[in-house]
Amino acid sequence: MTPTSPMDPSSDASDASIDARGTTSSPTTEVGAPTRPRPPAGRSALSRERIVDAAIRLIDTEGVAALTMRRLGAALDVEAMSLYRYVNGREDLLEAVVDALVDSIRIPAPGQLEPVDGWQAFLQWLAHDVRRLALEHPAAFPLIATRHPAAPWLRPPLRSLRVVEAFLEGLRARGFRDEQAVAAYRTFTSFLLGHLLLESAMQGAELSPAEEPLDEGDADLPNRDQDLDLTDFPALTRLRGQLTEDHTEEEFEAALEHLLVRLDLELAQ
Amino acid sequence: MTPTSPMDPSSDASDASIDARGTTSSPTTEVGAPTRPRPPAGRSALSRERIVDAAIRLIDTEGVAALTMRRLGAALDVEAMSLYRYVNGREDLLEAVVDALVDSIRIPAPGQLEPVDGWQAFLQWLAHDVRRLALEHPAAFPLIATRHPAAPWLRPPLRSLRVVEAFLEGLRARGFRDEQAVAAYRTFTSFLLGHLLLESAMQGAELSPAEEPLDEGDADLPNRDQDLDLTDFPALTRLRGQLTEDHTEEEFEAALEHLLVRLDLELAQ
DNA sequence: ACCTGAACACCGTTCAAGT
DNA sequence: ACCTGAACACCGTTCAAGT
Repeated sequence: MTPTSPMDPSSDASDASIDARGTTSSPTTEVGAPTRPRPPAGRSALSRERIVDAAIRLIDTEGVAALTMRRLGAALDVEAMSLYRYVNGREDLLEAVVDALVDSIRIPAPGQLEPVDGWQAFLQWLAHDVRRLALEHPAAFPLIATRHPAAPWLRPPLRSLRVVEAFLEGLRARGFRDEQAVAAYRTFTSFLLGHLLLESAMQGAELSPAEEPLDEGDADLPNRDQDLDLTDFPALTRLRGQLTEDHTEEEFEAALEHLLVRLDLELAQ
Repeated sequence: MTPTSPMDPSSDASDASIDARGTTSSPTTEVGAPTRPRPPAGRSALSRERIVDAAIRLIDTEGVAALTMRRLGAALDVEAMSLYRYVNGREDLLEAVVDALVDSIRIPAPGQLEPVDGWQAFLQWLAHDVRRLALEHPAAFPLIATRHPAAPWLRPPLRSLRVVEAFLEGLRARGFRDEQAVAAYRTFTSFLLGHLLLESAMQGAELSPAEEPLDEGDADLPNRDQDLDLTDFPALTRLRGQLTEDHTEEEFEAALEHLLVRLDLELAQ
């Protein structure tokens, strides 16, 4: 069971920008849009896609707290109020950011992956692609993880109709029955969520809070060096070195391997 | 391997209020505090503990977004600025909330649990107590899950020195070697995080966003009924019923059982 | 010692007005 | 059709001032 690397040989989109459209682009929209007036001056025209892209960039570089309508407008050389033409307020913008990120998950089409190893390779590929997403956007991943999805059965981090559909069909095409595919969806999402949220929390630690200059000895406020005072905690003092080591990647691989074994057992019965 | 129910027979604290002290109450603080002046009028005096309690209550009932310094002050019959005597700003308050909640996790002392079943019973007990915490405070659990901890090795949701120390010592007392206990800490936290975050996200779905009245047919904005338009998604349409069923509890039990089996295997080698 | 009024900078959002 | 100025309500936070 070799882990398949998530490298799409026929990837057409540029890797930096994100495939960001409206949440559900109904096919009836944009029926006849023949003459688009050109942007007037040097900078290009606004669009929902450009806004979402800039929002993702802002989150990646400065954290979710820095994503304010006014600062996002400034990043796009525009006043904040202009954004409301394309976005239904900040909540809707965050939703669009999550959708765009989740939509960047690529799922191997049937035939695109070597048929050897079957569903194991399929899940390995998908798991590593979601992990790539989490590590590329550690500051945004908590949004994917915690914003409540549109339907209760759209479980993070696989919270798009397209992805879940492809997941279920992918497993069916590789021998799962319907109920087995649904059960696998549940265990797979829980596994991804736990591991990737921990990993992205470790990665993007320095973003969320502003720098806090400590004031001089105000004694009735608790001191902030929680990670230093390990008296009364002998096990922690003894194991601090081991605990600090980063084994997230091996953890991920080992847990994924165990998940596949577990699914294999449940397939047989 | 029977799941032990987390019911502490000798629970002294009232179940509603939370054991909320400062982040790390250094023993040198509060050395001699002999004469505390009584609160002047009908309502009781402010304190960090009362503030944190009220904050948790506000989050539980109205969501994290509703926790503002001004509203919290109003809930305590006080102006917002008074809170800054006890709390180092909103970030510090949120940190205190997380600490108080995590500190409500009770860990069976050696001897308190029946020695039969050993470490499996210990982990079962602990897992169910953390699950209780997540289900009692679904709106606050994302904070526990995503706020980056004080030390990188304090992994959510077990992010307090006391809890991690007790975890490691509890396993050692039941036959784990140091490195095995550390490995178990890693897999156990990932497991808890994934399952409980999903479960609490399902539970507290209606809190985060304000009610959004939909405006009439503005055609160039995406429509919001994402959970309804399932054309082009045959698997989802077919399996929608199964997907909607809530099996979170069985999932949790099954995954926990598998985790114990997995740890058992790694113990032997 | 503890709380507050006033003030500041920043925020989301609306709407009439500009081009 | 698209962007903006002005305005409103709300926010976190500071600090001198009250009791």
